[in-house]
Parts: sequence; C-alpha cells; structure tokens
Amino acid sequence: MSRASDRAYAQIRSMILSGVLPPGEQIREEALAETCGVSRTPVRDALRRLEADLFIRRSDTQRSFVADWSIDDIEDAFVLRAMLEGHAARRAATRVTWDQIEHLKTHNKAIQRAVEQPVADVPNFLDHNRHFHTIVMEAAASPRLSNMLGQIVEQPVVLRTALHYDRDNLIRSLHEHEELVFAFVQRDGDWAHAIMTAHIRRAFHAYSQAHQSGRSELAA
Amino acid sequence: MSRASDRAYAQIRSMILSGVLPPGEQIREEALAETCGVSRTPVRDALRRLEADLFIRRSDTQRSFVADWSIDDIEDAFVLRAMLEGHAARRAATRVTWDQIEHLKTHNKAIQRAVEQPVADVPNFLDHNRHFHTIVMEAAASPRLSNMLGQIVEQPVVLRTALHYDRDNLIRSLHEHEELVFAFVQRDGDWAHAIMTAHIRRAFHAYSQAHQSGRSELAA
DNA sequence: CGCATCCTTATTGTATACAAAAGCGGTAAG
DNA sequence: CTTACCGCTTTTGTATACAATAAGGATGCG
Repeated sequence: MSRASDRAYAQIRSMILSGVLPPGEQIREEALAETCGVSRTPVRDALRRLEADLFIRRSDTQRSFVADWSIDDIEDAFVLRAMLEGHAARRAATRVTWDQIEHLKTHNKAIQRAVEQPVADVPNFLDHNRHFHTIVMEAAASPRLSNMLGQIVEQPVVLRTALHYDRDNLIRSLHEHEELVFAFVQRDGDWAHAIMTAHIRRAFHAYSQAHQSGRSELAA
Repeated sequence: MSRASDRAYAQIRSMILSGVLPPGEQIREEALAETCGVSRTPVRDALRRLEADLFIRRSDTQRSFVADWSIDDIEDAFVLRAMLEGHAARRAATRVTWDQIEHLKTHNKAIQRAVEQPVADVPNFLDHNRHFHTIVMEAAASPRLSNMLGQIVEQPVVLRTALHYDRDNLIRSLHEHEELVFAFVQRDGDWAHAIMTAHIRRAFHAYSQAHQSGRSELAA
C-alpha cells in the first residue's frame, strides 16, 4: 500500500504496542501527523485501519482513544484464536501436502535446536514457530480464516508469551508441534483439532501466569 | 458519523446492492464523488469502510473493484460464520439478561408480523433479523467476536439469501429464533450453540439453492 | 508479426486550507 | 452555590490542488 499511510499505520501501531501511547490515551490526528512526519490525511487513513483492528476506539463524538486491553480482552483473543486455529488444523489435516509436512518437520527440528541451547534461542524459536503456524494456515486453504487469524494473533502477545516461557513450556510447545505433524500424517482431523486447541490454551495459561507474576513490574 | 462520508457510504453501498455497480466493476473515486455530490475525501473514507465490509476489494495496485464472490468463497464464509456465531450463542446463553431476552422476543414478534403479510415484508424481516443477531452478539460480550463477525457477515449475501427465501424458509428462520430464546431462558449453552449452527447452515443451503436456480437470471 | 519499451493519460496518494463541530471555561442569573 | 448559556479553543471533517504511480496505447526493434 501507499508509503506514507503505511508508515503511519506501522508507527502508530508500534507506539501503542510499546506503550508510548498508553491505553485510554486520546489520540490527536495533528500530533501524530507531526510525529510521523506526514500530513493528517495518511494519519486519518491509518487510524481507520487501526480502528478496524480494535487498536483504537472512537467516542460517540468522533474522538479517538487507544483501546484498553484488559487480561479479559486478551483471554477473549486467545479463546477465539484457539477456536479458529483448531478449525484450521482440522481442515489442514485432510489437505496438507507431503511437501508441506516436510517443511513442518524442518521447522520443528530448528525449534528443537533453539530449545536445546544452554540458553534457549527465543528469537529463532519464534521465527520457526511463526513459519510452522503459517504453513498450517496455508494447508487449511481458507483465505478468510488466514485473514481473521492475522488480525487476532498479535505478535507482541506471542512475543511476551514466549519470553515468559520456561524450558518446560518450550519443550511442551515443541512436542505439540510434533504431535500435530503425526496427526497430519494420519490425516486425523479430530486429533489435529484437539492438539491445536490444547496448544493455544496452554500458551494462554503460560501468558496469564507470567502476566500475573509480572504485574509488580508493570505497576512499578 | 460525519454527514458527507455517511451519505457516500450509504449511497455507494446501495449502488452495489442494487446492481448499479455490478460485481467486478472498477470503482473510480472521482466518478463516485461526482455521483454523491461530495469531494473525493469522504468517498475515500466510505470506500475504506466498504472495503472492511468486503463490499469492495482492492487490487495489488490500489485499484478498487466491487467484490465478486464465488460460491466457494461464500460457503467458506458461512462455515466460519456458523462457527463464530455458534460460539457466540453458547456464550450468550449464560450471559444474556432478562431485558435482552425481552428485546429478542420483541424482534421475533416483529419478524412474525413481517412473515405473515400476504407478501412477506422482507425489509422488515431483515431489519429485525439483524437486530436479533446483534443482541445475541452483545450478550456474548466479546468485542473481538463481534468485530470478526461483522467482517464475515456480508450483508449483500444476507440480503440475497433473504430475498430468495420462500415462505417456508422465512418461517423456519423465525422458529429457530424462537427456539434460541427458549435455550437462552433455560441457560442451555449447548442447545443454543446447536440451534445457531443449524440456523446458519440452513441459511447457507437456502442461499446455495437459490443461487443455483437463480443462475439463469443472473446470466441473462 | 510479436514483443518490449517509452510516453501519454487516467487514477490514486498526499498536503494544505478552510469549515464545522465538540470541548472547555467563564460569567451571570436563579 | 448551582446551573445554564455563551463564546473561545481545540479537534475533526471536507474541499481542492498537486504529486506519484499505474494502466493503456503507440512506436520501434528483433
């Protein structure tokens, strides 16, 4: 898409995610335009998209505010993600190609290497984890499903989740990926669905626990 | 929202729904601006919203076209809608307030009146049907779910579906709504889920049949 | 005759100026 | 002391002009 409105979108989004624009903060188009070094026109464009993504809310009188994501909101997102990605896994089980299965195995091996490091290589874990899930979505062959998941799976949340993973969670995550591949090989959609649902819900509980124990640092 | 961009949105939307802008037609901002009697700015605003509503698609080079859905796309959307709205019904069953239940009953009575007309009053049917589903979504209390469903439930498809409903389908639809209210009163999430899933899938098959038998008129 | 490339034209993206509307504060009346 | 109203300031909405980019067609080369 267009350069200026894209930059504005990415920049405002990252400002929200990094906390520069805290939840509840009112958003003034002109101020953002100055920050991003563009005029209000592309900023307004970006705000529209961010509003559609639920990063921004508008009052009844057209004022924009940074959305406030409570832990409940995040659980909500995880529940939806579990449902959608479980559905994707079921579809994928009967559609995935042998070539895709090979790719999934390759990524799992890379994840294994990342986990087996003396200090777990989280960036690599995340990278291959993302590719793994992307391949599953491709195998599910439902553009709408991919599109919706893209909106729900906020990488910052994924990042925070993984950052708080202990080794046990990392290994469990890997094993779930491996099991999912087995289910694909067996063309067992129900099994794939169950594994993926459990995979996402375990991730939520890891996030939730880390978030609770990490409250003090946020409050400080 | 703002007057000009609202008028533009409503007008363009109705042009798409009425077929003045047929599927696949390229959209030129300036031409629409002239038609709506406003400048390009609010038209662009409206196009963004219509794009989010999937009334409009954009090519990789930023050209806008009236969306054209294949039957496979539509089935895909219906499957997702059944899943999401089924989930919403389950959540709603344990959260819906008595006040909301009263509203649901009111809309069902209005739907009944619309259906009982000598010639079914489809606009009224659609209007109260939409309100009914909106209340269910509100009762489900998941903003993300509402948001995603808003993207998936393509109003042109809903409209066409209802336009092709025969009286039998209209009555079945009403009965399903009534059953759903019963399930809510019983706080039976599983029942609500099942009814809603069946409701959506019946709608798909009605659409599918109407679409097939209606091909000739579209081709003409 | 086919195909690549450049040039023209059509269309979209961005900036700026101005208009409309909402918030805010002060003042005066009850 | 409260409240309603008025006008000033801030913020958003719209129009217009201009810049950038993509489509379509002509021209020249193989």
